[in-house]
This record gives sequence, C-alpha cells and structure tokens, in this order.
Amino acid sequence: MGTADGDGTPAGTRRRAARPRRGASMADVAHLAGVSSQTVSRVSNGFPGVTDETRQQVMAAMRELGYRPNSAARALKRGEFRTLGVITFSLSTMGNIRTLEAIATSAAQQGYAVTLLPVAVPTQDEVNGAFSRLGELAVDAVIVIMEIHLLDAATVSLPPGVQVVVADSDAGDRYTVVDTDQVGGARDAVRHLLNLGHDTVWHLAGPEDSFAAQRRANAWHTTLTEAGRRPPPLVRGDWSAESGYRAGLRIAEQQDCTAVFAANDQMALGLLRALHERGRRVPEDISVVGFDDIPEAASFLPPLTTVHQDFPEVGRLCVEGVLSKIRRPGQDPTGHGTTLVPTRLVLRDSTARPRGGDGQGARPRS
Amino acid sequence: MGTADGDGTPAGTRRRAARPRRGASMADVAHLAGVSSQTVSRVSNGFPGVTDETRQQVMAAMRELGYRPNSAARALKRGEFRTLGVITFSLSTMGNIRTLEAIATSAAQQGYAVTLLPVAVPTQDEVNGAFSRLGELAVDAVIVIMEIHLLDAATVSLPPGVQVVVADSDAGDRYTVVDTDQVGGARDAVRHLLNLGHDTVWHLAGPEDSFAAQRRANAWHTTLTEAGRRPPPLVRGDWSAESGYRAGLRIAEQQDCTAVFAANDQMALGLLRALHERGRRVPEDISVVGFDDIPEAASFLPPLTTVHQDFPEVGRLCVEGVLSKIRRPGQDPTGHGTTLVPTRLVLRDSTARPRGGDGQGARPRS
DNA sequence: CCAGTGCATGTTTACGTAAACATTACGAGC
DNA sequence: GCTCGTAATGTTTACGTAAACATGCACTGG
Repeated sequence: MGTADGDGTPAGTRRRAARPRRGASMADVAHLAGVSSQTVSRVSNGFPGVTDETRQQVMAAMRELGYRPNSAARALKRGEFRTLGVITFSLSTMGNIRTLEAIATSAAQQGYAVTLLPVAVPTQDEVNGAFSRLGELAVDAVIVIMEIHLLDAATVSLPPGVQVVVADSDAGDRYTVVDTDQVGGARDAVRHLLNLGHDTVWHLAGPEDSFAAQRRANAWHTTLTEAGRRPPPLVRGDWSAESGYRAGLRIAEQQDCTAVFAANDQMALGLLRALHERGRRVPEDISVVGFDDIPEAASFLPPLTTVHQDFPEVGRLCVEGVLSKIRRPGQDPTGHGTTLVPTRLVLRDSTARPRGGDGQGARPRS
Repeated sequence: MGTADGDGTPAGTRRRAARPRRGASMADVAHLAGVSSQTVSRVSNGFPGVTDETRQQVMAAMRELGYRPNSAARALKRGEFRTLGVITFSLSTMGNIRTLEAIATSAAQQGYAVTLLPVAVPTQDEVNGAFSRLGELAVDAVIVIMEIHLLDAATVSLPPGVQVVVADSDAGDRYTVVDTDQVGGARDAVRHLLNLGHDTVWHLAGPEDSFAAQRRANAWHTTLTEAGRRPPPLVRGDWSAESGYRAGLRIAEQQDCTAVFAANDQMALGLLRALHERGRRVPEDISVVGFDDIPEAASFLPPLTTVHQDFPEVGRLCVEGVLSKIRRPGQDPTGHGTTLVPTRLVLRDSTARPRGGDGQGARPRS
C-alpha cells in the first residue's frame, strides 16, 4: 500500500469511502515497526521468541495505528470463535434472565463472548430454525435455556461439532443438563409447612408445558403422600402474578386451606393480593411459600418465605460444562446427565403455625 | 480431498481427530455437485446466473454434506459480521432486560445476531476495557445500555468504524441516544396527583448517579414549581424495593404527606409495605404512583398506578438507528441527538383524592 | 577456527468465502 | 457462415491471521 497515488487522492481514502476500513492490519503494523507480520502475530498473541526490544517497537506501532486483531480472520484461522450461543425464549421470566446474566459473566471470565439467539414464538418450527441458523452462526457451543417440551425433535438439525448444554429442562439422557434442584426445593417448602403443623398444603402450580412447574408439582405431591397427607386438588397458574391472583380468589373460598405452596414468587404475589382482598390474613389464616426468591420477595406484604434459587451457579456450571466439552476433543468423560444446583429455603413472614394446629416439630418464628 | 489414502486411514479421519471438523466447505460441496466453488457461492447467496438444474444439484449436495456457510470466512471476506454488540451493566434492572430483549428480537428480524458484553463492575476502567475489547470483537456496531455517568471518558478508545447508539442516557450531543421520555412520564405522574387535589407530591428518587433518576427528579421538581407548589424534600432510594421500604418508613412519619411519586415500581412496592406497616392506607391516606409498569405492578396491594415505559419500542429504535448508521456509509443524516419514546400513565388503585382535598379537576376513579 | 546449537526473525502457505475477471457455449443478426 | 452478445460457469485472487517451515546470526565447545 503506497503513501499516495497518481490521481491526487490520498491512499486509502477511496477504500475508506467505498467501505469504512475496520482498522490497521498486521501488515500495516509490521510495516511501521519494520518487522514481519509474523513477528506482529507473535507479539499479539504473547508468544515467546521475541526480543523485548522488538516487542516494544511492535507494541508502539500497534498503539500508533490503533491496531485491533481482526476477529473474523482469527476465527477463520483458529477454527474457533471464542463465542457461546445462548438460545432462549423471551426473557420474561426472572430465572432465565439471571441465568443468562451469569452465563455472560462466566463466559467473559473465560475469554468467551455470548451471542443471544432469541426464539420469538416457541413453536417447534422456530426452535428448529434457531438450531439450524446456529450452524452458520459464529459460535463454538450452545447453551439452551428452555423449559418447555420443544427440544425433542430439534435434535436432528444440530450442526456437527457444536456442543450443547441445556439449562432448566430434562432430557438428561440426550444432553448435558444443568438445573436447579426443583424437587429438593419443593420438598423443603412443603415439609416446612407440614412441620409448622399444617394438615396439608395446597399447590399453586405453573403452566403444564413447563418442566420446572411439572417437577415442582410432582415433588409437592410426593412429599405430601410420603408424609401420609392427602394432596388437595392442584390449582394451576401460568407464572404471572395475575394468574396467581385469579387462583388466589378460588383458594380463598376453601375454608379448610391453611397453607399454600406457590410455584413461583410472582404467583405468590398475586395470591397474597387475592387473600388480602378476601380478608384471609397471611400468615395468621393462611401460610404462603413461594419459589425463586426474586429480590422483591422480601418486600411483599408480608415478606415472603420462599425457595431461593442459585441462578448464578446454574449459569456458571453451564459455561463450565460447555467449555469442558469444547476443550477435550474426545469423549466427554462427564457424559450426559444432569447436574443439580441446590436450593435454600428463605424464612420470612408469610408462614406460621396454623391457628388450631398442634405445631409439633415447628421451628419458632422470629 | 481424495476418498482414501495410502495408509489405510479414511481421508478426513485424521483431521477430525486432530481438530473436530466444523463441517463441509464450499469446495466439498462443489466437488460433490461437480461444479466450481464459485457456483456454490452463488447458490448459497441466492445470486442469479445459475441454471435451475445446477442450483438443484448444488442444493442436493449441500443437504447431503450438511453444508453450513462458515461465518468467519464470510465475515472476513465481506468485512461485516452481521452482529451487534450490546454493552450493559448487570441485567438486574427490569428496564435493561426488556430493552435488551427488544434489541435481540429486532436485530434478529434484520438478520443480525446480538453479542452481549457484560461489564461486571461499573467503574471507568471496566467501561474503557469493554470498549477496547470491542475492537477485536466480531461486531459491526454497538448499542450501549448504560444509565450512569461513565460514558464520558470512554469515548477515546472507541474503535474506528464502529457505530454507537446509547439507550437510557444523555450525551445526546456526542452519541445518538434513544430513551424513554422520562420528563414527560414524570410530569404526567405529578400532574395526575395534583389534578386529584393533592397540595403537593413527595418524590422517592432513584440513585444519584443514574441519569434516568436525575431526570425524573428534575421533572418532578419543575412540574411542582410550575404549578406553584412547594416541593417537599427529596427522598432518595437506590431502585431496590428494600430501599423503598426504608424510605417509606420515613415518609410515613410525615403527617402532611398525601401523595408520593416513586421513581420506579420496585421502590413503590417497598413504599407500599412500609406505609401498610405504619397504618397509612393507600390510597385513602396516601396516593402512590410508580414508574416502569412492571408486570407485577397490577398485583401490588393495592394495584399500582404507574407510568408505563415502552421498552420494546426503545429497543427497536436502537437497532433501527444503529443499522441506518451502518448502511449509509457517509454522514448520518439524522445526526446525533436524542429520540424520545413516549410513556403512558396507567391508572390503577393506588391513587385517589386526598380526604380533605377539594378535588377540582380530578378524574373519578373506578 | 569451525561445526554445532539455539534463538530471533522472515517466508510460505492455508483457513473458507466471494469479488473480479476469464472462459466457454449457444443463439441471433447480417 | 461468421461475428457478436449474452448467459452460465470456471479461475484467480484477496480478506487478515497464524501454523509450519526456512533463514540467519551469535555464541559454545572441541
């Protein structure tokens, strides 16, 4: 590249006009520093075999030209993008968001970027489309945050060589899965209420097509049955506070109901409002336990006892899992299967002994 | 690439063992289809000048080999990545999340992917670091979702040719900014309370280092002053429900306070709890207005009157703005400046006329 | 004093794609 | 019948990087 040419136009200007130049290349840096581009490459990657003096010269040239490695060329050469893809439905649920955030943070620490692949409408076609677009996406591996049942038929179109880890799902036999210990959390919630002396516990469940909702409901049922209690009819919501409110209006009618386990905090919020409107006091008349421990849960009326999920840990494990798959080229020694992240029951003010209860084994509340 | 070679190892196997092959290249497809790789390229990009018959053959070969274009090579050749970068702090605020989601969706519709660039600790160094890492990131343009004052000194390290649009900030003179009409929203909230007959309106503000909080507070102050009312002392929170609760305990002491405008819904939630605990009824004793209209706001106790923000529109406009910058190579005709997205006051049950108020001009509440 | 050794640096090449240019083939027009 | 034009396809090359290989130079030891 000359410094000027015949038509009076400064060199490079025309190119910049045609297509904005991204920046200086290795060749430019090499030229300025008076070395070969290979030496620039070595400096750029921190490789040995370069004199300190040369290194300084090259770095000075880099600074002067504002050199930044071209990631496309680098990816092409190295065969990897240092980028993880995250497929997710709408970021409307708190859990997905927190998980995503943790994934992005963990990935950044490992030198990986995160590309978001939103699936607008959760239909099978959309999911398949996302998986197939993946093949031409600049991504080394994929983490799927998807709680509903659409993963099955999508397997086929997975491009080869792209590893997958799934958060918040089952399918542990076909994919590596990282998930909150839904069963343990739900069991803790129900046992807490039973220990306080409640005869039984109602359940305000999440939508039918959600794996998480399904497992929380199953665990609720099992725990009650194992304790020799008869499970009341299951009440279903759709995760939203509004659905919790509607369900709550019905639950308030049940005079024998003294304890409710809501499958998430938003529905618990709606439930609290319905109970309040109907004059059922919480926790004096009815105890309520939520799930998730969203930041606002401590400010509900009353502050909500709930099952805390460790989303950052879920995200971290997803990244760890997927990177370990990338890094060992051969068979994955951990194999498929599910990694469970434990939950923690956070006691606040929405649970108490039933008025007429005997309270055997109940922990005193502060 | 032959079908077998001398040592009995099937061709390609050794390569796959050394480094997992990403997939077939154009050359492989071309070989199978019996055409040149250029023809494959034409088919791949939907260019004219290919017989239907040839096109069919090529597509068949693509299917058979599971061919996916290599995006690194494509990006290198074309000089663009078809990817937008989004720089953001922790995704803990609902607004950022909703905006991000809208950005991802809009970008996807335009054929662009979105890469997340989380900035862990919001220090100047971190922001500068994020901007500088950007240069080697596979990104054509950047959208910054950042409400605090750290953008100023970061300008220098912006790599050339990378366009920026900023959401939720000011700096409209140096960057293109898309933002919610904070001033209009706050004014509507305050006027609504004044119209109901309240003498004045207290303000529960967000943190000092937030542009949005600052502008909402300014608009609150201006609106009161313009209406000839004396603004009460400003109460400050940090966006969290917990801080709203603490502030609410203090506000509950003010016997002359009949109306509060909270700078977001989370703080309003904490405020509601504090007022309830102190026996101040909402809306009979004190009216409360929030800001954001988070989904749960309709399920608060009582359902919250609040200022609705159109986050999807903000995200859409960010993408539109940044893509228009990319697409017109020369000067941006829209120039820098700020695009405001209007808000909408959503009336629910947390506001009413003051008990002793005259209520002139007040709209009747349902 | 010269082969040998090791280190700093340069040269060649390939990664996969697509623009630019080159080459065919086939039919229309004179 | 021969040229010209056009459409279909092939060949060359460049994008920026980094691995593999090549060179050259200084110092070491016999």
